[in-house]
Parts: sequence; C-alpha cells; structure tokens
Amino acid sequence: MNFWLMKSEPEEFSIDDLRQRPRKTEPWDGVRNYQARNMMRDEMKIGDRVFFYHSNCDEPGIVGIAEVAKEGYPDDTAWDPNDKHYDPKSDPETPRWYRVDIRFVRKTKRTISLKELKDYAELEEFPLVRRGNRLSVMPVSEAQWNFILGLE
DNA sequence: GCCAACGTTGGC
DNA sequence: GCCAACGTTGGC
Repeated sequence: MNFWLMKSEPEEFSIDDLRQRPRKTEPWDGVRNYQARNMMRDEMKIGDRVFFYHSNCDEPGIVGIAEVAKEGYPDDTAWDPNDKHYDPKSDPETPRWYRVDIRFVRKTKRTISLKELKDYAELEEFPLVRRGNRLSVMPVSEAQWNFILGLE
C-alpha cells in the first residue's frame, strides 16, 4: 500500500463535504498539473491511504484520512467548455488529464497543522514542507505517514 | 531551445 | 491583500 497527501481548499471542498457525500466518495477532478496527473493515472491504487489537507484557509493542515476508491481514469471535465478547468487540448480520444476517486475514512482527532509539521526533523524530506511546494497531490513515505499519525 | 512575461498557488 | 515560488506560454 502507498500513501499520499491531497490538498483541497475547504471553501471549495472540505473533509466534511467528503464525509457527507452519499457514498462518501468524490472524483478528484480539475487537477491540471502533470506531476499530479502522473501520480493519479499511474501510481495511486485502490485502498491506498490519503491525508486530506486543507489549504488556503485559517489553519492549513491535515484534517482527515481518505482512501483511493477508484484508480486513475480520464477527467472528462477537461473537455467541458463550461467547466472551470476546461482544457481545449484534451479530448475523449486522447485524454490529457486524469483523476481518481477518493473515499472518506475518518477525520483526524485534530488538525495537524502545517506550522507544526515544519517543526520536525523527521519531516525534512516531506514535499509539503519544502520551499515553494505547490503540488496538489504528493507521495508520503510509510515512515512519514506513521510519524504524522503519531502526532494526532 | 531560450527566456521574459504571465498566471496560479498558497502561506502569511 | 501581498508576494515568493514556480509552471506554462509564446516570441524569437
């Protein structure tokens, strides 16, 4: 099993929104970054665990755990001209962008804040706390996963 | 292929 | 709201 972190702005889509979905699942569409695309298309597998991270808010941090519910498949919002993330260079024959579905597992007992995560030498290599990081989907090592869960 | 301009992300 | 970081675009 592999581990991941996915960012979402809570005003757009929060951990509570995920929990309240009918089957507690949500297609993770709208990602328009090649590194993140490659991870969703090629590497994320059913059952992989995901830290759900709130960005661009009062207290940025990890707020919950989700799991991969459906592996990479084309993001058809890319060829919808009315969609916010429309990309005219993507089409059904040669989809450029992919998504996975994630399912709510649980909220963490508290928000494990970005500020706190920056304090630990154990997380020096964690992409989230590295300078200028902007990836919306990133890998988490098993050691990092366990360490962060231990902070709960 | 280089690189300046531009747009976006996201912490603060 | 500011602005640093960084990806993308497009002129050359």
